[in-house]
Amino acid sequence: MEIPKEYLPHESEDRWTAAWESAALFRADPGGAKAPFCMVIPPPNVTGNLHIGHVLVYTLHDVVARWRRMQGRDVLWLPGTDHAGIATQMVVERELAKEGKSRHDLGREAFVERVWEWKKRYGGRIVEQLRRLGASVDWSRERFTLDDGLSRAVRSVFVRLYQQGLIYRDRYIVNWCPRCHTALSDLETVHEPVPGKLYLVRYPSADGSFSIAVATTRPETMFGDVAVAVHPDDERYRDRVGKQVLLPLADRPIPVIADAFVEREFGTGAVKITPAHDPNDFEAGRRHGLPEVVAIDTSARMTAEAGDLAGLDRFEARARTVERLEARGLLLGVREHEHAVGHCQRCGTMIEPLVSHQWFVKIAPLAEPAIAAVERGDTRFVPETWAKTYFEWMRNIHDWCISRQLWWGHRIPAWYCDPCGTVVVAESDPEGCEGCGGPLRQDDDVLDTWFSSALWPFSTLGWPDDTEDLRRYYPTDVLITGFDIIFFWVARMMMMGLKFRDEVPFREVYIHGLVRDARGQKMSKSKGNTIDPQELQGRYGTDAVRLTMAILAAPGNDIPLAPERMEGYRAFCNKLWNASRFVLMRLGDAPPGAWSRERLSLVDRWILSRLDRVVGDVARALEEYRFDRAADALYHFVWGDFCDWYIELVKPDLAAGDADPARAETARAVLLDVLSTVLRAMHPFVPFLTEELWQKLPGDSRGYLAVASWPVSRGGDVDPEAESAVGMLQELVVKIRNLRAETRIDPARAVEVVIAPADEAGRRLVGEESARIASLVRASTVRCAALEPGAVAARGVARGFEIAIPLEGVLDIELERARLAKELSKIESELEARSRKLDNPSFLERAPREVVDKERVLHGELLEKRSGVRRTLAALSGGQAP
RNA sequence: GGGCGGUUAGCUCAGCGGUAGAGCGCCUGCCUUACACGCAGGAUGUCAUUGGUUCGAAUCCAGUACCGCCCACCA
Repeated sequence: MEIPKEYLPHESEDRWTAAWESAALFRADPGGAKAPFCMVIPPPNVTGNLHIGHVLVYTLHDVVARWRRMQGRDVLWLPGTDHAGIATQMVVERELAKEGKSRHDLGREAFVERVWEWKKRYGGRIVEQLRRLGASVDWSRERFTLDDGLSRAVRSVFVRLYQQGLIYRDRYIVNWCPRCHTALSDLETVHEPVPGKLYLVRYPSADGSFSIAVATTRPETMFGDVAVAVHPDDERYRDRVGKQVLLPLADRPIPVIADAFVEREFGTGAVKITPAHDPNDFEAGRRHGLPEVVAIDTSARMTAEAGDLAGLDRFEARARTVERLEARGLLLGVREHEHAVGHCQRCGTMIEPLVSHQWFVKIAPLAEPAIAAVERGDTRFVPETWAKTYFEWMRNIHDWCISRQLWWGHRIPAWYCDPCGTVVVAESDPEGCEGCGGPLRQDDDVLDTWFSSALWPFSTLGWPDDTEDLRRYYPTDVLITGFDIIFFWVARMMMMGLKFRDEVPFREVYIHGLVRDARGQKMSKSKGNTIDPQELQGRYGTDAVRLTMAILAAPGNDIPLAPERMEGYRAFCNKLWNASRFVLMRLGDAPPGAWSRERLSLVDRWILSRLDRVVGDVARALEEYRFDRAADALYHFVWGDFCDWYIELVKPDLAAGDADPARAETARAVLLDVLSTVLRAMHPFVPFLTEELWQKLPGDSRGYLAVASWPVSRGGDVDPEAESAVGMLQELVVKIRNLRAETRIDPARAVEVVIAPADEAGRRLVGEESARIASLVRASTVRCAALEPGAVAARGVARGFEIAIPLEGVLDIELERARLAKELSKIESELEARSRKLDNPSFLERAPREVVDKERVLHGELLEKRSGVRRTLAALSGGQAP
């Protein structure tokens, strides 16, 4: 079989993606006998491109999915996309803008039609990218949040919550984006510090007897002022309460009121009350029965209340207002003042708090059971610390504004009869008004995108119908997502799942970190440090990208993505490829049968033992979502144990095939066994590479690796004796190599190595493994013998062995002496620390037995090593002295 | 203002009660017929700081100093 020296990912990726799909390997099988395992994908935005964060989260999902599938579970990983209301509407509006049109030019119906067209054209892009990542999702169950089924779920939930009084419509102050022209939830507004100014403005009393200085950051809103508030206990203003002041510029009389929400220490201790443009003031206004005077409109322009400033943009109006106040001597001072201001999450425009009619979810009654479920452990956060974040938010939750003044989304199922005022909220479109029979008008608004996302774990499985999928796969097993959407999504799914299914939507929530750039900076388009996954996949191969993601995903930590790191994992993929190539070349056309235990050599027993442990470690790590540990364990097993040691150790066996065919045959069988186990264990991380190699293994009707069984620890393979013996052998080999390097022996020169073992076990080890040792250290012979004190030789001491490489005439004795003296002092300082410990009676008395024992063993070994080095030094001197 | 997290080798990070680790980088040698995306050898750390608990602390506790992040209606 001809196998290229390099792994070339691309062709193999396309081939296996297609093969797996056409074999329908990832289709869930609800009718089968296997235990179910279900995850729903965090649905990407249809308009989106797969970014590096997606690659991380979907890689982790796929590792879990492939691993569970290979473990014999009936895995459903359900894919789908989100209509992403504002984001998608914005994309299409931008496209329209290029044609010089707005959505209003098209009208609602035509616009929505246009978005659907857009979705048809580009919505597949992200799906294709997901496919290219190797995501083993069940495409037959793909969902979209605006599908008929999901829309039905949305309506059903809305109606039920409405009927229970948990959804209500109210006139309330909300976060308004003057650019998107829609209300936003609190979560969709991001607070950012803005350098601003604090203006002190004098409000004179109506009768001219006094005046009150008021502090404000937004003087332009004063046209909406309806009062000035002070703290009820504030001595300075006590006798002003109840009197009238004249609103400057407008010359409108407004009352001075007392309210405890005023902070006496801030500014002047007096606040202007603008209920229509400030959430605090809105509440205060309601408490005091004050009117709402609208000074700013939905486009953030001044209304007629602002007199001749009407029509001006709010910032322009601010400048003018300040000018005028100053001109009239009413501006008492201006101070620099940085404060946090809400911005639209989507477009970055400064939020304008406005009063309008909106729909809300009364959230506290839903939050309560969702808090309790996590407290009970029905849903577990991994890492656990994220539960705190969840609780913190859930316990301070505010009602959720769910209506959006957009066109793309689930239209609110509420109808109004204008003549008689009846409101109909229903799952199916009503014919006419039940009261007067008149025509009904449907609410213009659509629902917050996250409303439908909140239902995702059950709406995708068929709810509100009682489907087989729903019964079988809900609750899902695990949700994997980023901390940035714990509130947006995780918390809301918890609430809705419990409300409508009486059961948490997922048993575990694994929260991953944020992918950052090599220097730990957050990736953002504006910083220009984003990395395109497609490009990475092209450069390093999808498997290398996936492996990097998994191995860097240490829980609770962000992921700094350095390209050099990825180069390393690409190299690993190539390493595995070449190790396989080696094995396959040695196997030839006649594949070995199964090995038998009695024929195993020491090193065979060792590698099988190591493998068994690693397989167990990996499974345990995956159970705990320690993707980093799992991948790291495999990485080091493959590169270290298997490639650096085992393959090198059995080369003599394979080469001596004619002399000892049975030995060679066993070695081949073990090589194949280890390789096939490694391929199976690594498949969840590097699916393409391993499938490609799996298919090259000898033997017929092997089937797909993607559905092969994940290795289970055989237990019986663990062999402490072999591990300890090979451990010594490794130390011996490393010491000999080190001697060669330190004494500058020509690397090509085959030397003679003489070893004096400390005991019989060591003697046997060297005797039996001399051929292997020789091959690893480039020796012509390796033999056990007492070391002659006088001989000129490079000398060293390993645990349990003294070593000499005879070198007549080539060795620099002084250099050797210095080297050994240095080694001796190192040993002595270590010995000192260790002796101190063993001399300490409290340690002997209080430390656990096994710790003390271990300490004694190590101490003994050190003593032995020291005397070995001393002997060696003496021998060297003996050699020098004539 | 509240909450959460970080500070370990030049860089990015693991480790979280019993001899300081990885990858990359660095230094020395090697094209040893699986692999130069490689092989072998090597150097490198008062584990932020101060105190405490412990036979023993990078690891647990408390304080301090810097860095992040999230939430929040001091205008």
